[in-house]
Amino acid sequence: MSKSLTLLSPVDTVACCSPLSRQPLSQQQADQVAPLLKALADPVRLRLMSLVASHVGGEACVCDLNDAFDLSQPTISHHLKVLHEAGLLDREKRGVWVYYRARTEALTNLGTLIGETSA
Amino acid sequence: MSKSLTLLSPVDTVACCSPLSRQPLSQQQADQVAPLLKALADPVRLRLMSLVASHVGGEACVCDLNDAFDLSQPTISHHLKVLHEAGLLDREKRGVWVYYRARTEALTNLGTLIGETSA
DNA sequence: CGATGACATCGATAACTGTCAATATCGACG
DNA sequence: CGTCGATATTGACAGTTATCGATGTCATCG
Repeated sequence: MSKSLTLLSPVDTVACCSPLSRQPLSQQQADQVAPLLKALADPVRLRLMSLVASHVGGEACVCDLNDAFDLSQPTISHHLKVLHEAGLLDREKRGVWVYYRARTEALTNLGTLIGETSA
Repeated sequence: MSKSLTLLSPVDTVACCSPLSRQPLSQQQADQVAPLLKALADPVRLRLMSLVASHVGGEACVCDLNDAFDLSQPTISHHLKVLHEAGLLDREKRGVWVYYRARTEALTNLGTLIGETSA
């Protein structure tokens, strides 16, 4: 049984917070949102996220992602795992290859939480 | 009312990136954006940012911020410094008190970069 | 001037993070 | 079955970070 992370991931709880500038975030809310930002707060992971999210079909193969960086394969695998465990990337194994898919609604929610100022 | 930090801060360069999901972020872009996210990627700093941004007048006194946390004064001062150096908070000393003001346009740009999916 | 109070800086420490080489896992294929 | 190629995991190491107590700075007030 592949552990597909059906547990509560941080990403599930972000949608319920009003924007930063609207009212003070509670400690609980902050504790939920911070891991998501932490997962994104790395140049390599930002590029990985962007590569996957902007890729045709909304998904990308690890084999392609590895080539985009001057880093070792385990390092890329580690960063993908971080993004996956934060709930920002979905993981699917097809044959020998593994495909990651961006959870765009997670990005949308995060963007709204951070950037929205009026509603 | 001297403007501290008129130097280039990371926040100045975020507006020029198209959203994550639009096209792959370049390494340079990622290197510019990541520090901003890193500054926000901490529960205490998220709450600080939210407290200041949502405060009446758009600014808040350190004396008020300290009381909102169960942390030492140097620790809060440290987190405020991180947010300030990232370009997310402006700092102004008035008499004995120091006021921090949120750079809402920075938050808006960040939010757009992360969350925008269509344009 | 000396005291007080608000905030910043310093120095230390424990915990966390990014990276790699080595190794494991696991499908596909002959 | 045995090999190969694609990813993941492990273990180790260097660099970073969150936190605190102690101390410094600086404006205000008596």
